[in-house]
Amino acid sequence: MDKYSKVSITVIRRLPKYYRYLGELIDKGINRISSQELSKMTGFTASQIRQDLNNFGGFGQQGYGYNVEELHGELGKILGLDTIYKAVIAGAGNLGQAIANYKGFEDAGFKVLSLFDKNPKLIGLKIREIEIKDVDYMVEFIKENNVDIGIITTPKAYAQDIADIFVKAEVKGIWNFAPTDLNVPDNIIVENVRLNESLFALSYFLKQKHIH
Amino acid sequence: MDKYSKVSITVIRRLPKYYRYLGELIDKGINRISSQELSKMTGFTASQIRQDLNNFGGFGQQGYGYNVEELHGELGKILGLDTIYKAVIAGAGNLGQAIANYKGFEDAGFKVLSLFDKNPKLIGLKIREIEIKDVDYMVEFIKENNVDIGIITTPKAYAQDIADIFVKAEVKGIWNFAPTDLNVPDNIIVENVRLNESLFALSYFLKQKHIH
DNA sequence: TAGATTGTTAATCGATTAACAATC
DNA sequence: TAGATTGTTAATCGATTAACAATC
Repeated sequence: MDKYSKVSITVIRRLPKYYRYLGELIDKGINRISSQELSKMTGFTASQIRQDLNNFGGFGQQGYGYNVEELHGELGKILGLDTIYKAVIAGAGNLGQAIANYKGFEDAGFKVLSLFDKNPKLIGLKIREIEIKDVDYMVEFIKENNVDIGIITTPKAYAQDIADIFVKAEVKGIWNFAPTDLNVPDNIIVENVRLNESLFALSYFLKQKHIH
Repeated sequence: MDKYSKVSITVIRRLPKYYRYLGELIDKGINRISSQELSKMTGFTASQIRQDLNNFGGFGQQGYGYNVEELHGELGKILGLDTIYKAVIAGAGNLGQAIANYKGFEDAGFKVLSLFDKNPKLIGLKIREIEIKDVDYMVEFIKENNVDIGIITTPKAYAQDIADIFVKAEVKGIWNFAPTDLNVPDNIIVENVRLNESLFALSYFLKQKHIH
């Protein structure tokens, strides 16, 4: 049974921000925080913060606030950061390599086992101990190693083909950097990173500023 | 006067998706589309699509629908894709290089003039004709070349320092890949790309699926 | 003209904010 | 105990959907 199935996606997407600020508070040695103080830090209203957190349980205490370390830990569990997921990256170009090197990745409990590409010049190279392999062996590798996540950093034109391979190999989720909508069965979770949409939004606001 | 100041940000963030699908329709040689057909493609309701587009003008025609090419062009103008913005990248590591190489960048009207880093091993190297320069010369370069956008692909620890330099050099906007909130004056537009938040969301949904 | 589909208003739904009793 | 702050309900606000007259 999915415990939090009624919690809206907009709430979920705010949790990482709480988590991040709580981590910073821990680093500063602060062990108590009120919704009002969190409001000042995050820019969300205190009321919204209390509403958000109460979706998952009463972590606070009247008259006191929240225990920083405890709340940080609880949010980590809710976000699944205590679980280790195995990942492979399809597309060993600049972006794929950047992600393989990305430190925040491990903090989220993800472990990149391998990169795959079809370019013979890349196959065999190592990125931070991780070997780039021929994409022809990807299904086999995923099945043998029980890989949970497939990451797509190929050009747009190959993204759906790669997704099909991931589906065949039975990954649980896909992290997609290609600017296209993937067709996959409902039971596979797809999280898209839309760099172009972010860029277009920036472009829009710049233009508005200019007109202004 | 900013023409569309009342248009909500949620609407703006849907425009790139319309734009993308319209581009694909052009490639297929289709020159007419109804809100209902766009609904099937994008997953937004036909009603919402009509509402969204009508924020910017009556681009459609009763009984006919929308002219694909015209609508694509109008959205491009609204998104500012007809304007060329000059950009520099601070942080010439994997991610910075990936972005310098990123094709979709030019499609959005952005032109990367230079990468900057403080690592002597990187300074002087060329990424696709673009030279990596010493970050000490960044302010000067930005002012001399009227750079519009600063892109931050440094580690988190340096992000605010870089942002301060960008502010000093008077860029109009910042595209920030570092997982931190930047402090900049209100008149500077900041667009954040939150890779870790996207990853945390994926982690959350995977965990939900597992419990389920 | 008849059919199709927009533009736009009204109804619904969901998310945010305000308020306050409960309680530490 | 008095003060502070949560958890939670109610009120408000905004966004989405439904409906339909206008019109191509």
